[in-house]
Amino acid sequence: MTRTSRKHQAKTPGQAPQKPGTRARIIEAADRLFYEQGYEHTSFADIAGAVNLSRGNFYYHFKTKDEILDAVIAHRLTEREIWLAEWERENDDPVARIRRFIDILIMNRDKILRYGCPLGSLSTELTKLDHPLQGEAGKLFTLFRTWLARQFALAGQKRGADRLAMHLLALSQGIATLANTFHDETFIRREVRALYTWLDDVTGKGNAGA
Amino acid sequence: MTRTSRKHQAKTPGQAPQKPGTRARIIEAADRLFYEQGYEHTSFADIAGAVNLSRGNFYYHFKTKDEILDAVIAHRLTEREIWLAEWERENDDPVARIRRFIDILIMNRDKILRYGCPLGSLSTELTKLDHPLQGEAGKLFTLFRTWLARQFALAGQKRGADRLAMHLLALSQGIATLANTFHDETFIRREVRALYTWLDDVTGKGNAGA
DNA sequence: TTACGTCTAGGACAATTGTCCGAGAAACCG
DNA sequence: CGGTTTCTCGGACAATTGTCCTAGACGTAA
Repeated sequence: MTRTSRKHQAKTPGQAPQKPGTRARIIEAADRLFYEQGYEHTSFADIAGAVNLSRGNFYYHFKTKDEILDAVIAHRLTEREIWLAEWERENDDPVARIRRFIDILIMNRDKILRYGCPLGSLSTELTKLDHPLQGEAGKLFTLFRTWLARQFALAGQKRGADRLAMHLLALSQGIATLANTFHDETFIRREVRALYTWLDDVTGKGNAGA
Repeated sequence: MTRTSRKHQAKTPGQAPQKPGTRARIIEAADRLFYEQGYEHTSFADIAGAVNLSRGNFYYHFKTKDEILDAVIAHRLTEREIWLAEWERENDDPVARIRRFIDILIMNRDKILRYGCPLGSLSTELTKLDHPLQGEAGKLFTLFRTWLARQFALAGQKRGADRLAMHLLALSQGIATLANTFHDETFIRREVRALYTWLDDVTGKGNAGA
């Protein structure tokens, strides 16, 4: 992950980040706007307006737009890592953990209906822009991929763990995209139910599949 | 579908479209560029350059960028309608027809790896732009949705025809997105094989499921 | 107070955007 | 041939873009 270094960082090292609020507020606003409007379609002025800053001041915190994107991706990564850690702490059963992943579709259904999947839409956009941070955005998927594969392995599916993880990722991704296109919440709920049964099937609930 | 009217159309009605080549070439170039680079990221200058026209001349054929997009979507629609008609003509078996749909993932794998799904990425982008032609782009999905549902119904799955169609659409969509993100052709082939067996299962090959 | 590092505002800058015009070439028809 | 429509060119236009600079406000420490 490329580090988004603060501009005038560490003149006096070991010191707490000065004015810690502003930078975080910028990243959060950019995160939301990139999701809702897309990366390219979101301008410096949009973000500056969202946090009530002048465009000029903006440059003090981030020199380029790519730098903001990099920070946003890093922010999303740590956020998701926290989710995964929580799910592991809350549940010992790997199947229950995977169910928590599936539940994202339900919990975020309103935003999904309006803006689609935050990971997929960003990755797709960066691909089309041929943007150098494509790989960074891909790490968001890799994070879930390896975590899901680990859970599948714990559930006894050592052999096809990564295969199952990718399948689940793909289907979730497609569900979000189609739900967004058709603005159909019922579709999400139906597919989530189907995913639950699929999960029980492949993890061998009742017929010991390892 | 909103009609993309030619500018100086039908001064003398019933006459063949003047200079039929240019307009079609513009639409084809825009179609390709919108797929490869995205709609917003493709400029008038890009399209004009691709067909060796001056930007000024461009305005003669299309007054706004949205007009081009509308024409491109209409073009994609008729193109896909032709596909579907061909698949129906080539095969009497609805299951074999559905397999032809799945085969798109294989036949277009190179472009999918590089640019993702043309339908999904466009629909997602227009959503984020809050573009008035979102609905038009959605018709591309609707076209496949109703056609697939009809084939599933013909295959004996009257009850869950639309459900199966949507599921297949979603999975195809997700496969394209993830294959694009990870640039993984093996993943496409593996998921297509899985789709083949799924198709046989749900259409009751060997165990009469109606 | 003075001095300094941190933060901010406002605007300049070149480049690109979508849009639009007017002059003229090319093609067709009488 | 002349006349009219169809098409093309080059450039103008205002607006917006990402980027960057400078002057100054704010706070803290000596």
